[in-house]
Amino acid sequence: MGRPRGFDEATVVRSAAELFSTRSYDGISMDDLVTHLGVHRNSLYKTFGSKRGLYLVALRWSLRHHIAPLVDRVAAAGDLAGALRVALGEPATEAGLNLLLMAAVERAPVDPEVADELAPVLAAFDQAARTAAGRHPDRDEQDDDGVALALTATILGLRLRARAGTPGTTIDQAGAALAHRLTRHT
Amino acid sequence: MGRPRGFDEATVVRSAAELFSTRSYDGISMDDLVTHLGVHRNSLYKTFGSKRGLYLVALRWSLRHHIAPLVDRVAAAGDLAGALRVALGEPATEAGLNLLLMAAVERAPVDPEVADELAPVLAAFDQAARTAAGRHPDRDEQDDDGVALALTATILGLRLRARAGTPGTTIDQAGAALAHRLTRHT
DNA sequence: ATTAGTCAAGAACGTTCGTTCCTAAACTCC
DNA sequence: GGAGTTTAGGAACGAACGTTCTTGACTAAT
Repeated sequence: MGRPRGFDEATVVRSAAELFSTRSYDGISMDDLVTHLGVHRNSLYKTFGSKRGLYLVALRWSLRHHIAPLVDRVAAAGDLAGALRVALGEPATEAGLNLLLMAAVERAPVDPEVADELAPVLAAFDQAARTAAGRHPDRDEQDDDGVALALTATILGLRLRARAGTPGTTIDQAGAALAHRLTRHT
Repeated sequence: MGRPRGFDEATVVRSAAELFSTRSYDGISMDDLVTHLGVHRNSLYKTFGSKRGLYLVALRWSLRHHIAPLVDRVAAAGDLAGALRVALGEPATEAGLNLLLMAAVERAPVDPEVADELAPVLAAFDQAARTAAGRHPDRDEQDDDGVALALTATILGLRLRARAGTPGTTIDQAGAALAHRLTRHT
């Protein structure tokens, strides 16, 4: 009963995640959200409670629909070089990684709930990289774990470089070279 | 002539850089700066023009006094493993790297002047990593450049992980393992 | 001693922020 | 076809933002 809502909640969440991936949390106003999402203020507050509530929902959506599949593809990559190619190759995941980047840098330190959302995702990232790396009996196990952690860091770092303005060709070069090197020595 | 100023400009800039390294640009208000720096509003505006002006001066100060020396130590490290240890080992540079991190992620995309400040610094970082890696005649030159780029990305990525809440021991493990691996294959 | 110039202190400015209130419209159920 | 309920729309709220203005304190040169 009651008037039916004139918007699709899933669509709104997806659009919000996209918007939050372009600028910082504080850099996006409620007016921006209202304008960009085409949904009125009142509806947003009714549905998500607050700006932070909408942000958290959008973040969780992005982690689930963008990052989680990426993690799966990394795990299935076979080797570290493939994992790197998978993580950096797909432009569709750029928005998800950007949102993850900003959540980690500027939100997690001041919002414990954001930190709690990120921790398992980053751990899963590490685990996936670990899986992609495979076991090598002649190598120290801790060593492999550490390299997997470093791979996650490298993916995020390269994405950060791209966001900071480093040309895409340079990023691609770094990714390709690292993949090449990792492959040769694995 | 005139009343002498009751604060040291260099000290203020250093304190501002430290404060800006803890939270996002928008997350720090002018009141926060006035309180933390112990300098009055009017003096800050007289000296730096605006909040953004103070931020830019603080950013440049940090790049020059924290990042530039770090880049030099990376270049002098001798090999990639040493470069990684140098970059992650010193807690004194954490503030500088955090500020660099947030500047790259959230300011550079919306403030061209910040992007212009960061670009040469990141390029210098790459160059230093390139120097630390050294030349290996049996290896492709582009390959070495790419690995140097990746090292910069890894340093930033690991620093990001630390900021997002990943335990320090985990970060250290990743750094040590990567250093170990790089050393063995270099 | 007076004057001119700079700085400190704090009130106050107009805007913008996130949020809430109020009313009209649109639907289901009885 | 009212009654009841939920949404849409827009105005309006207090608070906080970056910035400016006004006043009084202080110092150096005249």
